[in-house]
Amino acid sequence: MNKKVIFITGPTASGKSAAAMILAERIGAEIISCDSMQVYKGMDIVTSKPSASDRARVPHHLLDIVPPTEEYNAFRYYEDAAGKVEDIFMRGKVPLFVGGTGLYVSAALDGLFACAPERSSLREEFYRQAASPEGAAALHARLSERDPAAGKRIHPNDVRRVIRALEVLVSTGEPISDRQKERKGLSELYETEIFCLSPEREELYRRIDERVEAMFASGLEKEARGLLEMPLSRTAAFAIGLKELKVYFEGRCALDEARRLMKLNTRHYAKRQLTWFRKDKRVRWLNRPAALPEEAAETIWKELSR
RNA sequence: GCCGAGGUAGCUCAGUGGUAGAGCGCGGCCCUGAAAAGGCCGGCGUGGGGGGUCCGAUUCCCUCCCUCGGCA
Repeated sequence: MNKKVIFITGPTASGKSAAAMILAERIGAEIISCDSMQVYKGMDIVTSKPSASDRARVPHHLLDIVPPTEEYNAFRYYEDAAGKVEDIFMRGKVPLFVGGTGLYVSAALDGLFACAPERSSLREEFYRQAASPEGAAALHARLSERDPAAGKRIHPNDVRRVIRALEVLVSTGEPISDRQKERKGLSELYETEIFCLSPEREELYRRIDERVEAMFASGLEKEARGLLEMPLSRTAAFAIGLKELKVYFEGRCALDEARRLMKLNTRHYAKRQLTWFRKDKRVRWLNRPAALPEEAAETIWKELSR
């Protein structure tokens, strides 16, 4: 049989992990997390990281690989993930990617262009310019002039992307639009199967609310206090749950307000995840209730053995 | 029961004699080294019910219902 790499993705709280556990045990897979926040050590409750017992039953990779004081990003993920796949095949197991970070899924699947690492000095300079509306507009104009394709594609208000494109342009001398064509990911090396869990919207939102409540019940505040005492990296500090509780800890909002915002921000996030996966025509949709992971695992199993 | 304030979008509320907006929510979309981030687009409405004035009423008048506050 051809070497197959399997992906189980979907919005947060859609039941990915539970379905993945069942499938992994059934087919002898090892799980590679595809989550931009679960890479951080100590961020366990906020990220709903797989439990110790799940991790004892099935090997999990790319969890707890950096301290939350360190920056992690899509390119690091791309490199880390590729290595894991090799190892797992070497052991005669099946690599099973599980997670909902869209960019990381696509980085693993289709790759990212190399050779244009982030240049912080350049970036800072651009951000300084972008601080004023005229400055931001000027940056976009500058991009459009030298890389019309990128200028057209990237909205002037999307400062972050305007700057990344300029950074690539200035540091490599080539437009990001050209560079972006050079991608090489797992889909070119192996057969890949992508499944996306998608419960009814109403159920999903209800589960998100429940998940937030469950986090508080299992000690979220304590974990968050501990984490926020550290000099968190920019990336880790953006975790939903940390940013809202930080405001509460600083006395700038009530606990209920923080809790409400966590639920709201998570819903928005889930919605964006769905949009991301919808545009990938390779994904196979599983519109199953999240509460029935066995059913989802069963369906995936059947699809795989066809 | 009387007096006062008010009933407009899912919520909070603007506004106008020419069939209505804002914020939030909600929905859709974009995304290539911050991605749980960042950005774009969309009003989704029997204007509490009924009647009247008017060419025309959400707006003015009458009446009823409901909510809130005060007095009994």
